[in-house]
Amino acid sequence: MPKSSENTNYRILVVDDESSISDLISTSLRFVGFEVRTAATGSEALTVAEEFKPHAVVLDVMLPDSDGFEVCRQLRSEGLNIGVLFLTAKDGMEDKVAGLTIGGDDYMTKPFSLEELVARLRALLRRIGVAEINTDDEKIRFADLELNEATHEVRRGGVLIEMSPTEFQLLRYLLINADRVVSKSQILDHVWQYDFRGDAGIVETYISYLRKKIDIFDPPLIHTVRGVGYRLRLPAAK
Amino acid sequence: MPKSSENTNYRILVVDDESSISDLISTSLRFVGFEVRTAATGSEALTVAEEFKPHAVVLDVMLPDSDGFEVCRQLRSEGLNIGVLFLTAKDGMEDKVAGLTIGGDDYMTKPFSLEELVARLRALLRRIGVAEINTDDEKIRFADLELNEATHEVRRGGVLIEMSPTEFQLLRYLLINADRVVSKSQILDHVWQYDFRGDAGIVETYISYLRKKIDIFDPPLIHTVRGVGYRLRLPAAK
DNA sequence: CCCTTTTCTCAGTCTTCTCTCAGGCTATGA
DNA sequence: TCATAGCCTGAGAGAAGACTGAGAAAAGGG
Repeated sequence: MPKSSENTNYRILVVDDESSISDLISTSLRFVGFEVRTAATGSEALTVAEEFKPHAVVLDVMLPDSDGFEVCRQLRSEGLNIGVLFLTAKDGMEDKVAGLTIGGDDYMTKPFSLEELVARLRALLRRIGVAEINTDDEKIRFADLELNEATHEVRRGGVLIEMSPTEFQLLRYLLINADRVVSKSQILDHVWQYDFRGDAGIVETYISYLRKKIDIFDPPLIHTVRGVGYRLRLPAAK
Repeated sequence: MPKSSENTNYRILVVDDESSISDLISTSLRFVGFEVRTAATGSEALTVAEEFKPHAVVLDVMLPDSDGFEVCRQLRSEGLNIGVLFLTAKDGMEDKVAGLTIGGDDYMTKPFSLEELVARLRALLRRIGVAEINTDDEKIRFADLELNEATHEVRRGGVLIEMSPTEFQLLRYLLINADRVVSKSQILDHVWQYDFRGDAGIVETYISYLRKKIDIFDPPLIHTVRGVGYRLRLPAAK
């Protein structure tokens, strides 16, 4: 089920001292096909990195022994072409991070959605030129539906469709899993922030929003699989 | 996003004893496609240069073992046609530097914005005739908007528009990334000085300034992508 | 040193988005 | 055919994000 072929052979190092977070992330990354190692401290990160030679690092800014920037600098000083995705709590710190993430790097504030983490990581790998992931100019297509990551545009049959941020992410998740059934809880886990504690009913609401935007055209692409979840598919594939 | 093809094959030597700075610069330069080496001292710089044969050097004026001018003189005495971009702290020194930069050389005071560093380096390479970068006469165009790097002029539909330095850089960054969404933090990283610790809200303010200057004309070109960032685009692309 | 320009912060206002809830609808299996 | 669980969708409150004007602080130029 994971689209392993795409990301296989890309090694990601996840550095976070909260095991709940690093477990969450590494499970998610493995699921989409990355090879993952974890580290809980800065020094451990450096040790692991030396041997593991990751293509990218997901790095918490706050570590017990040193801060993420120091770790980042040391990783870079080894001359490795490593991309870094910083994680930071939502406090004043984010500004500092913003100033320090340059080049192909990126950062996200906790809590984040796993879907976005993966999307950003892919974008990062693409940027630093390590990966030829998605050589097709950052567009995801299904039938006459097209989602462009770079411009954030969604079109159906060439017609531009406006989307809110959550709608966009939900649609991207459906597109990535085109033709496969995804459950509401899967969607919730991937599209919503990981600390979302609300009802899964919100997924229904957003599916409804999406349908009103992209399935007013024929044929409808979003199909309900009762008792299981949703599936993007062409009527022909019935 | 990296416009790598443009700068590939140009070798840049970065000389600074603060590793945080040289990391910042080298990451940034690699990102836009230069080949980069670093050195922390004057003597190391000479050693590396001999073997690396850089087209240009980014050179801190204050080095632990000697000053930048001395290094510069020795580099030149090798008979190499090397461009030098001096870096200097913001003190009285800048006047001295100004007097000593001759020929195609240039200088910048710390802290600077990475966007400007890259722009100046490109201009320098162009001047010393090493590079045929941007053969297109140093103008960036989008729709009826035109930004001239050489003269620092901006025109929309032929009408000259006055810009403050920050406005100019912001517009250039948007133009370079025309049609793609750039986030506020990306903008902050590239357009503002690397030690800026303020709020990302300043980007909104400057976007507002820009709109009042260039988007009073029709059609508006600067578009907000809520929750993500900004994007330069034509309504035709709708 | 003064005056002008530019940069940056802040707060008020507005817009859009998120999320909850409740009532109605539909498929399914007894 | 009916009961029921699952799903759909409209309405609305509140939150979040974005825009802009005003003004303080800093930088630059004469």
